[in-house]
Amino acid sequence: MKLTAKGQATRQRIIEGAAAHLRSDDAGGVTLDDIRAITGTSKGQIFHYFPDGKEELFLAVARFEADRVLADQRPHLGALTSWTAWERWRDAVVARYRAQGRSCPLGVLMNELGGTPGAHEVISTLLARWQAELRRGVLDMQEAGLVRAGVDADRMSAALIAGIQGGVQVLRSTGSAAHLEAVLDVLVDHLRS
Amino acid sequence: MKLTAKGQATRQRIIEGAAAHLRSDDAGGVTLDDIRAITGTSKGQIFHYFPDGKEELFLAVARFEADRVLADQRPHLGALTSWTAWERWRDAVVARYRAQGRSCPLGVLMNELGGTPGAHEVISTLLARWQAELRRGVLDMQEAGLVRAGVDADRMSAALIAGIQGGVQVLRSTGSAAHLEAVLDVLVDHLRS
DNA sequence: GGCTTTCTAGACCAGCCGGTCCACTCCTAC
DNA sequence: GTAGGAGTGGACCGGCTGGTCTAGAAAGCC
Repeated sequence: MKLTAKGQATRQRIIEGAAAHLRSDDAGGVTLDDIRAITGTSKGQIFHYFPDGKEELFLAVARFEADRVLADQRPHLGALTSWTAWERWRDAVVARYRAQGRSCPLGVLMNELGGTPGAHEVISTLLARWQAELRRGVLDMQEAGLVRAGVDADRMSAALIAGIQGGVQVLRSTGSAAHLEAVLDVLVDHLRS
Repeated sequence: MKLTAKGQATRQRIIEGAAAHLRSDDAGGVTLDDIRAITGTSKGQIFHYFPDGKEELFLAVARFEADRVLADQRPHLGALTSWTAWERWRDAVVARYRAQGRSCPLGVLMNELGGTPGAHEVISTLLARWQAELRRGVLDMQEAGLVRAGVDADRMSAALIAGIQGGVQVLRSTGSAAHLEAVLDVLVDHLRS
């Protein structure tokens, strides 16, 4: 399929409009017609730009949102080379998800996409990239002598990923970021000890 | 509504049948008709025992499943008074969720129930009870002098809850229990240090 | 300027699914 | 045994939703 500049713009508008809607509170059970209305497009356009329909569109939105997750942690995530950097990063993560509140675009997308392989792939890729950056951070701290060498960077970064995911999930259920803060604090403390 | 013994049995059969189906692999997008077929009942019965329909039924199933979550951690969860008890508990949690694999009954139910207040309440209650038992365990260890007094039992138990939730979520996405094991190991290590 | 391709629009369709309704059976109390 | 309520069965309905199709407007290309 060839896309003119105009076409590109429309396609992008659909993705970003859908993403924006998912970030709103009442995102449960999004329908193609919702997206159509929000983005000011027509059924024809949606299927023109996403021939495989819902799944293809939602997958595109998921990728878009996944990129945002990491982008929102910049620049801290990329340079975890001091304790202040770690603190800043921790605060950025907490702030991001606190702002997001109970809504969770990627969560909704995963529901909607069910267990399609593509969906798992998007999440897996995101988690892998995220963890790799955290791992790099742990290693950097070790090389700088700020973290004792006995710490297993792989295990530590995996624990951080799990902790964040769980903290966010609890935040979605209870509306409180206490768990997210607790797990990050404990894990960073552990790193520090 | 009056329920005879037979009625009770049928109602329970519906709940347990639905729960069993949710524990299977292809549980995404469960429909009342699925449950009707699996439990060998009729539309009439479902609405007879759950007048509010889907939401009421799924909420009942969610409560049933939530109880199972804690039950599956017995007896360890109730007596975390030694390091071996903690290890056993950790192993029980990992084993339970590893066996559960990618499917997650409560997760599916939460999807289906959307953000209804009842759904959040079930999850919140489960997490609160779970965390209270872990907190008790930490305190017991401190009273026995096995954990240093400086550890904040509230924060530690919150971190464990978040870690488990996240580990399970990653397990659902990637199929690997590595993150769950990592976060539990790191957190228990931290407790031990 | 005319031909082709892309872009936009919205009517329309078919299947699914939660929920209603009524008819029938079975149990129990008196 | 009979009346009334509980239990059971399944036809039926209405709305929603993903997806199709046709057809016209706009834009690129020579």
